[in-house]
Amino acid sequence: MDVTEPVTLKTLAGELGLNVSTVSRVINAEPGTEAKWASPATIRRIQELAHERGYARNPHAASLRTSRSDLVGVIVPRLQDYVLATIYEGIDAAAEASGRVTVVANSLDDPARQRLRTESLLARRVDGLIFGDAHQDSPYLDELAARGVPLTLVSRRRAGHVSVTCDDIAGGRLAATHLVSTGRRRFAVIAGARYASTTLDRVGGFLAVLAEHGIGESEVDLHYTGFDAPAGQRAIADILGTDTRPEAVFAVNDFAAIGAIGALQKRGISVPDDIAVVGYNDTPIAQAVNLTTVRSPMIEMGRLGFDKLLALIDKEAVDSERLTPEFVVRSTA
Amino acid sequence: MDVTEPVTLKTLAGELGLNVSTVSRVINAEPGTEAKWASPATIRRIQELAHERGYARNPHAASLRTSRSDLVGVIVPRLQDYVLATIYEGIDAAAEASGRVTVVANSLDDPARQRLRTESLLARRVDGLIFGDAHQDSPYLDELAARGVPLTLVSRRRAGHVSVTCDDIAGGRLAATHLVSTGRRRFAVIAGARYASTTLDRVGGFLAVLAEHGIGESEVDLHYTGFDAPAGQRAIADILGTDTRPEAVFAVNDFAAIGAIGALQKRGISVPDDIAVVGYNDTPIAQAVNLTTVRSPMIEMGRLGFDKLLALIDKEAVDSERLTPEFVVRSTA
DNA sequence: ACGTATGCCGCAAACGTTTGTGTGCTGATG
DNA sequence: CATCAGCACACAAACGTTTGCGGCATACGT
Repeated sequence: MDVTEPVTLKTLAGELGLNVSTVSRVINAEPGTEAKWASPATIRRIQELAHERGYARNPHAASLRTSRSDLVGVIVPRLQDYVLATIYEGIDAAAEASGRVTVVANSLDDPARQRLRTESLLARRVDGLIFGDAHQDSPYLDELAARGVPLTLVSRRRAGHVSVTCDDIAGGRLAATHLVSTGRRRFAVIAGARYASTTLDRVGGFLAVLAEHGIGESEVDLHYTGFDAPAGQRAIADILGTDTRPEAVFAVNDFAAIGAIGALQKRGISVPDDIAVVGYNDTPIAQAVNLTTVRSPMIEMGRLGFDKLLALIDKEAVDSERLTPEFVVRSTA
Repeated sequence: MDVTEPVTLKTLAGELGLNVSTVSRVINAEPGTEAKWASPATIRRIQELAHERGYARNPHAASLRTSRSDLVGVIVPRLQDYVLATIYEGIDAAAEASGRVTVVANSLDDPARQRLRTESLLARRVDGLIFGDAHQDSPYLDELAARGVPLTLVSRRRAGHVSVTCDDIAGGRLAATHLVSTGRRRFAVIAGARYASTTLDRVGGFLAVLAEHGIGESEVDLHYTGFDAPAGQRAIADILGTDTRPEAVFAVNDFAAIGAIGALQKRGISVPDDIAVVGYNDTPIAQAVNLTTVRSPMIEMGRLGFDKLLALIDKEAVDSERLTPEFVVRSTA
């Protein structure tokens, strides 16, 4: 089975008594402009035969000729992370809409792996790259930009690059404002990794509001761990190990928050009566477990990140963007 | 910037005074067999210059010539689903190890979208496909196989196709055996979609054990919903709407289980004292919230699914495989 | 009637590989 | 000494597109 010869432009042209160039032009013309290339009758014949034979352009041949692949690479820390998976979904939706295809790879937030997978994608001749794993302390992105590789950042930002992020400073402020206004004065923060702008900005915004209420950074119990549930559990173990117990915990990630809640409940500590917990991102799990959290527009970040990359590839001028977060009060704070 | 001419075989050959064919053969020879193609001195010269100039094969040109892309397509219901994201991670790891690249797309379990995205990947000339979203009632996969497209299934199985799954019947049995042995007699099941073999097998195994203990299917409160947390919440609303309250709930998915637990707790029902809950897959969240669950080897499923696809592409004979699940007792049952 | 514009289409080169076939050479063999 | 078997490489075609450059009609303007 499947002995059918692949149908190429030559097949169609031969069958129609035309030259491949004519067929190519008609098929590739943007809708409405076919008339520039052939007579109405010919156009119909070409389109009908192409459809009947199920012609599909060979993208490798086209890419070879044009040196554009219509492929964009996406590097994320990890697709297992719901947040990044969702952002990727936004990217992919935008890509699909523009007729392009995305290729995604996990960097595990490891600079060596980030470099490895990126180079592998570049070897595949992607037209541009979207990074969801930008580190504050890594020069690799700068190096890429200097090489002339079009790239944008999502989720995390970094000076000197086009990025689409949540306004995480504002998000951190929302969390702090709520907790302060409900009377808490002693705080712990479950922060992610220091190399992520999300961590820095969310914590920064949070602390700024506390400072405005006379609570200094030294009074706040800061724990830099990770972005997943186990990290939240570990952080709680640490936090409860100190002598002063906080009245509220701000986790910069819903999963860490849920891990924290699990750890608190296991110890018989009531949420929010004993300790309030606020998460970040508003994932479905947050909704399911009634977690108070900060909603970030993940899909939108992906979409915009892709659109801006396209603009960059087309040599247009592009600015970064910070999307507005929203506070959603549920029952944990 | 980036005005550097791309370095091709011709560049290298010209610089070395050789023919492109020689350079190509040496560079593409599997390690150790270069000696077949050139003198030791020439081999060294080629390899050194290639490395120095940073030569990278143009995959489009190569694919055009060989009509193999070294690309494999992956179709999943949704990458946002941790389970599928993890399986994909296994696939991608295996692909990376074999020097291939994966392209993934979400079908949202919608047959029309599955078809659409698959055809789009085929148009990109993938060498084969891995499906994580096989439906029991859709003939599309059969049609593809008949067209001669190499494909394997992961997570879900379907008669007539090579698949790598968890032994879900055994998994369902594990859950039931535990619940029965701890004295429960009245059950509800939060099942996923009927078109998924995972649902069918897990529920089937569960019910089989109950039957062996004299509990008929008609006595069990079965709810076919979805695989996520909101589905678990909805199911609980339904389940508690009936007059007899179950002593245990088996959810065929951890996220549904967590949604269920959230819904139960909101109603002041204690888990596991009033109602026990068992999930499926053993995701990190399950561990974080102390959910009793059935562990399924997700990464391994992905790896094997890819390896088997490779074998299929190479026209080797391949058999399906069912991986053994493991019961992990925590504090919800 | 003559030049010019326009509509419709063909020619051919090029993109960078891979790979079947060929060729001159060296050294060993009968 | 003629032959022959490698060895180390070169030649050239082909994969399927895209695209600059024409060419030949027919229609149009003056």
